[in-house]
Amino acid sequence: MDKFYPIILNSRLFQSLSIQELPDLLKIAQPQQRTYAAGQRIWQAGEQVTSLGLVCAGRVQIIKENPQGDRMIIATIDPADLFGEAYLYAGAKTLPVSVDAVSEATVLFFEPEALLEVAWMPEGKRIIRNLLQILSQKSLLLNKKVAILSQRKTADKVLVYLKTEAKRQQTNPLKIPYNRQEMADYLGVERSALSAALSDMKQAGLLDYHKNEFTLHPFQ
Amino acid sequence: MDKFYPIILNSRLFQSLSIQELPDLLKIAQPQQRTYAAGQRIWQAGEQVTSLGLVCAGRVQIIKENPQGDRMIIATIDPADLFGEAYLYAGAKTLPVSVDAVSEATVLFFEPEALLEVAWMPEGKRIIRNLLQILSQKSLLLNKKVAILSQRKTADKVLVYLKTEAKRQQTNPLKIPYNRQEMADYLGVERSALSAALSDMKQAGLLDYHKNEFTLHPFQ
DNA sequence: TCCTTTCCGTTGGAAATCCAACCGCAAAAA
DNA sequence: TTTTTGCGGTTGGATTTCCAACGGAAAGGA
Repeated sequence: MDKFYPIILNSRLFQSLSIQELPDLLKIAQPQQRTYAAGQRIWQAGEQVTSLGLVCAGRVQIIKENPQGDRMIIATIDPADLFGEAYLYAGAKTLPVSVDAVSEATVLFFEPEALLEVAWMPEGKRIIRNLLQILSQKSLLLNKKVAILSQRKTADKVLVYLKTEAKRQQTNPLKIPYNRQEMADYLGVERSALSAALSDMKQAGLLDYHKNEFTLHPFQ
Repeated sequence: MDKFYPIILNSRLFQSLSIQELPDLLKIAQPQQRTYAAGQRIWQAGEQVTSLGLVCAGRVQIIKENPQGDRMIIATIDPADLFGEAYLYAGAKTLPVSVDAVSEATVLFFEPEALLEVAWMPEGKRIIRNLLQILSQKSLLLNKKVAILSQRKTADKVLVYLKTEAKRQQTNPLKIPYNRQEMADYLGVERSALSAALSDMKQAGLLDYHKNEFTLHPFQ
């Protein structure tokens, strides 16, 4: 497991810890290390899980499958990223999504009881705090998304999204991490409707944009 | 503060603790007790807060105000309920909503550093675990809401909502805690559109309902 | 260079929702 | 009892989005 120490320290769960503190903490937390072949299923939708996954090598994806068999990629998890964090302490809840290894992947699984034990160590506090921060920021992110999706009209979704992004990034003009299709997916609308709304708003002088760089104009 | 002990023990943060353990834990966590007059503002949208509120007496409301001055009630917080839990450990983030006391209200405010100190006590572990559970379940709840709001058509929103509710409640027929208007607000559609979709689906044999009691029919 | 691919804006008809209004029923109030 | 109020279903025109398709511009590959 030693060779993954740099990756582990890079994760949001272990950030701001030193490599000297890590072995003792891992001895307490006792994560299970598992390796999966490319394409292998890690978690199946419908299972009840209460563990947190830390990807040490390879790449895994969160997949939503509907009864018709369509596969939709919800998220891609790279080394040092986490998954399942909301299920660790929520009690046994059924997963609405599946998790697949897209390449050969090594994952560390943490269990709720053992992970809490690290709080007895002075440096363990840091881990608990990191975990609380991860969950809090996840809630705020989802809250933001709900605020966007609650808007009935495409133009309003765009404005709510760009305004919160501008506040978060503290820049104007601002760059967003999506192309048009991805932005439309995030806002929950068709790409054509998004493009149409954007050109209407540019016409109306509300904003300006080129590609993924947007400028919000003040006043209404 | 003693007279609020039963309320505090009833909160999700302190649940499954005994009244004997409480005084020592509160001495460490050092919450600030504040009392507000009816109508008084507790937090103003735009402020940066990093504390958790526990309502001990009275009632407070989460309010969303738009530039035009319309007030929208996001949530009503009764004694033993919490607010601000997602802001405690998220770093200083600006509030998108305001919090008002609707009646004379007494609130305990916990700060992030002091609250973490309770983890040194054996019973303090329970509090940390409760907090992790609160944040996790909040994320799952928001996830569910995003799944609903992401549906483009009213009928699909209804189906996603009822199916997850049926799974959660483990009952069919199931009762929901909303009337039509509240259900429409939750799903992000007009009440008329919801009523129309519901009667279409009843016509099609997908489900049955009277008032707020719904029966899902299997097969498609 | 040419060809292929990707991205983005546009368009038009079909479909769905919004919005305001009206109605009937049932529970609550007088 | 009668009256009032709240809730839920329905309706129709205006508005908006969806959906599929097309075309141009830019980037990448052969």
